[in-house]
Amino acid sequence: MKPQTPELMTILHDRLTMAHYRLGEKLRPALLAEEFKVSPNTVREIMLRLSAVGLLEYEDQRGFRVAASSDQRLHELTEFRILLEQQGVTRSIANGGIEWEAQMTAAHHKLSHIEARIARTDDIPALLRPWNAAELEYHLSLMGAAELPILQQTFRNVYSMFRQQIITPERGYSHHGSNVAEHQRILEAALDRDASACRSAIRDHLSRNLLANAAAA
Amino acid sequence: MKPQTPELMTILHDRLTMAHYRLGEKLRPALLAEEFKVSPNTVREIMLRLSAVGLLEYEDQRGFRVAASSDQRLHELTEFRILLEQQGVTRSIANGGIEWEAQMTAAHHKLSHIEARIARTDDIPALLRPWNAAELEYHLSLMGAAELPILQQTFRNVYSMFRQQIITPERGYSHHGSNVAEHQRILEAALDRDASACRSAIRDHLSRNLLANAAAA
DNA sequence: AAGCCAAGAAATTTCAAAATTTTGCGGAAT
DNA sequence: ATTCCGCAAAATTTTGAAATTTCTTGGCTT
Repeated sequence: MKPQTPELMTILHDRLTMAHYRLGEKLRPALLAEEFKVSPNTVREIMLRLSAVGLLEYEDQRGFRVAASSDQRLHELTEFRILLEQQGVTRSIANGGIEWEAQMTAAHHKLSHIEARIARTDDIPALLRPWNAAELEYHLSLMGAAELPILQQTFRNVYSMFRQQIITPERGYSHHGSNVAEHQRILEAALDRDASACRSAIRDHLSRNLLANAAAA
Repeated sequence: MKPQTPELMTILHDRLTMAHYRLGEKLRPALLAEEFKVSPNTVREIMLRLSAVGLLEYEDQRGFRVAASSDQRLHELTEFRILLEQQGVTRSIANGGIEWEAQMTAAHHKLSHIEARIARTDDIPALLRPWNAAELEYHLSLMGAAELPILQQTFRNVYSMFRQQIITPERGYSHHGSNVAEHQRILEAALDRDASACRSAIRDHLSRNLLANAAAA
């Protein structure tokens, strides 16, 4: 029997960020253990790790719960995303070379492709996984030349929590036709090495998730 | 028998951030389990959580290791600390009121007290715990009015990793006489609501840990 | 009827051992 | 002398159940 934890970790992470469970729902290790034919402790171990990165809430002696839904939490996650992405792209513009531009362009190309497919389908959930991967890769590529791995790692975590909040049936899976144009605008500003324009484009892209649509930063 | 995990978690967290183990040292759950009279699994559970926040390195099927020491890692952690603190204090200056100023002043007062004691003693390790707590509280108070809890939580993690790198006998526990004046300068700039001066003071305070003492940001 | 307590049920935490994998070492072959 | 193989020892992962705590329910008191 091979180590099944990494695999199960991925499955749970995907479920938590792709609308498999309702926000605030209680999750019992014993039930998942039965579903996956492993011991409850193996699941518990994974869930403790997922709670350490913010996808699950954990309270001593009373188990696990999917992070609750609230406009306030989404607002905070969005603000922090904006902060990290703006700083990341600003540093990339300062440090990045041709290699950075190439990776960014490639990631944008892939993202455009999957976004076009999503616009044409009725079954968004089926495309959630590749979409999620492509958008994360694109946003990571923006800060790919910042030479600050810990910034990227932090962004991964924040991005996961953000997606968990916004990828829900109620919010229409956060699909907006304007996404394509906004991603395009961010890319162009980055390639132009216009840090200021890039920061504005990033804020505009995410601002629809803010509570009171605030001004620039 | 009462839940001993939270307590043990604190002990290990303290050890990892206060020079109890050498950086890069291998840690075996079974040994710690014997030391604390608990089961190996209980320790393993805790260590997996600590590795999720960056204090331990974990590799599948080959156990745990204290994060390795390197000037490069310290550089990155410092850069990220500067980024987070500058953004946090800038937002606090914009949002903060009298309550923020009071908390900041109180935290600085406590920090000054403990730093004065440290300057007088030969046995720095004995004061590590209160010093650690006071400095963390002070730096957190700077971003206390940013209204972005996730920024503070992220800072806690980064601060822990930073301390883990720098609080070592080899580095003299990072005790510098100039710390007092630097903390003072940051506080005054914050109270003056001078965001630009505050950002400079923060960078100057931390810049000795950067690889090539870079310019302002 | 509302509140409180106790007893049973359910869920969580801890444990110790079994199963698996990695590591270390000695001997054979090149 | 060096490399490669395989066996033994050590370490890690998984398990399933025992111990503990929290939650629920029914009955009793006010």
